[in-house]
Amino acid sequence: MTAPTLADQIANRLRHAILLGELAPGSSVGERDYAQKMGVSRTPMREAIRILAKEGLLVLRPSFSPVVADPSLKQVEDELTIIRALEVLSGELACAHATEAQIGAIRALHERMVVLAETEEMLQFFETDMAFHRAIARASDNARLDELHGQLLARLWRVRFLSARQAWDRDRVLKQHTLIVAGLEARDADLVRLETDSHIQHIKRNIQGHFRRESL
Amino acid sequence: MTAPTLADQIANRLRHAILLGELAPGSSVGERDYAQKMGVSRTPMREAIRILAKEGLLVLRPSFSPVVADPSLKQVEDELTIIRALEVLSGELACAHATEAQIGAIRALHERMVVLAETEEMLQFFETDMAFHRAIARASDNARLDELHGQLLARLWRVRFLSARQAWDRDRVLKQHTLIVAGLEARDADLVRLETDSHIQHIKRNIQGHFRRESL
DNA sequence: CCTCGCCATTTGGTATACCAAAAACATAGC
DNA sequence: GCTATGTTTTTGGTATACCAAATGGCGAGG
Repeated sequence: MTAPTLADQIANRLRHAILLGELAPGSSVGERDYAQKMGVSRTPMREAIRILAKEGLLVLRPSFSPVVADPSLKQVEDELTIIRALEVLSGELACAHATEAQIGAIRALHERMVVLAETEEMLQFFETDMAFHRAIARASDNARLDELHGQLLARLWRVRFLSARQAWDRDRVLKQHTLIVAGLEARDADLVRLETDSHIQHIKRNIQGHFRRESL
Repeated sequence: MTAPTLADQIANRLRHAILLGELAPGSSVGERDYAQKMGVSRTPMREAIRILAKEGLLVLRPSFSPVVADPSLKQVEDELTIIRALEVLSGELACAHATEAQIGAIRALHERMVVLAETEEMLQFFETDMAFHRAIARASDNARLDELHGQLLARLWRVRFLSARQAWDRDRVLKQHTLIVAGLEARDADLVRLETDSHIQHIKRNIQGHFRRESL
């Protein structure tokens, strides 16, 4: 039973489809439909749906088929507010508890981003960005914080990806990441806190701009 | 389908049993056993187990029956660290966004605690304490924050209940709550942040003491 | 007496059949 | 032509049967 359960596999496939936009927000995901569509029975599909619902990618409504979540700007802002608090906390804790190896890994991810920024590998750049922040959370030596942070990031994956398409933003991201890495290496909690906070604030503004643009 | 599903009902019953200590940490909760024990089939029981697992009250292990969680001191501390960050954030946001009615409700809960402190209604005192903190989170005008905070509190319900049995602690709790209420009414984010932080730190020390006492 | 391996039992995972409620549609009455 | 109502269909919820894997006991062999 070490193999991932069918429900997990399906959840993963569905998650990918949702994040990549193959399943548009608002699409309904009926148990029967998708169970057949993916060649499994309703039981694991049902479980997969519950998993994604808990993650916030699907919303369940009584008497209706589950629907791909379509978060409002306020919801995204609220979530980012929480992420900001958790990342600031992660940074502080990482300054105190991170091993040198962990900080090295963070720096490595940062340097990978610098390289990727030159190319047109948008997706890889973005995923490395996510990995960078995940690595900081992991270095907090607080497993639950890491887990929670991952959940929140996952939920915002798509909207962040869409809003991060502006290439002009990359320089700012890299500059801020540089400062965060420097802060971690110097174990300077104040610097990390400050830069992390500002970093997320900028992301929030970016997303606000994305929503504004989208609602034309 | 407005009625709560069987799975939810069972999850609630199990949750109660766990929090009240009727199901000792470490007890195994087999699907078949408990499905029969509670007079339902495996399907809703299975779902209930997943729900409680997501909440952290049960832990799932491949090839084994689920088991009632038995968090280590470090895990509890880690969780409290997160709760502290979220409650501080809640307090700040509440200062900015809470309606007068919400602050009134918070004060009312506080005053109810003052009354209950005189009696021996330990459980009610404790539940009002939880409600007090939940109310602040609700006043943050950030639904997701409220939800997350509730989840984290729920997970620590039992250990906090056990560690809060010391009556000598009530005065300190009430005093700190008084300051927090004052801070909210004055919309003084700094005061709220400070007192909330200190409040949770004290709770953490209490729990540390509880663990020390327990491990005799 | 100890150890290694096999088998039975128990576990969770999956498929499927059935049910009740609610939504959608069509039809009849106004 | 519109509304109200009854029927049909689709939905999720539940029960149950079956499967494969892992555990733990039991027995044979050392």
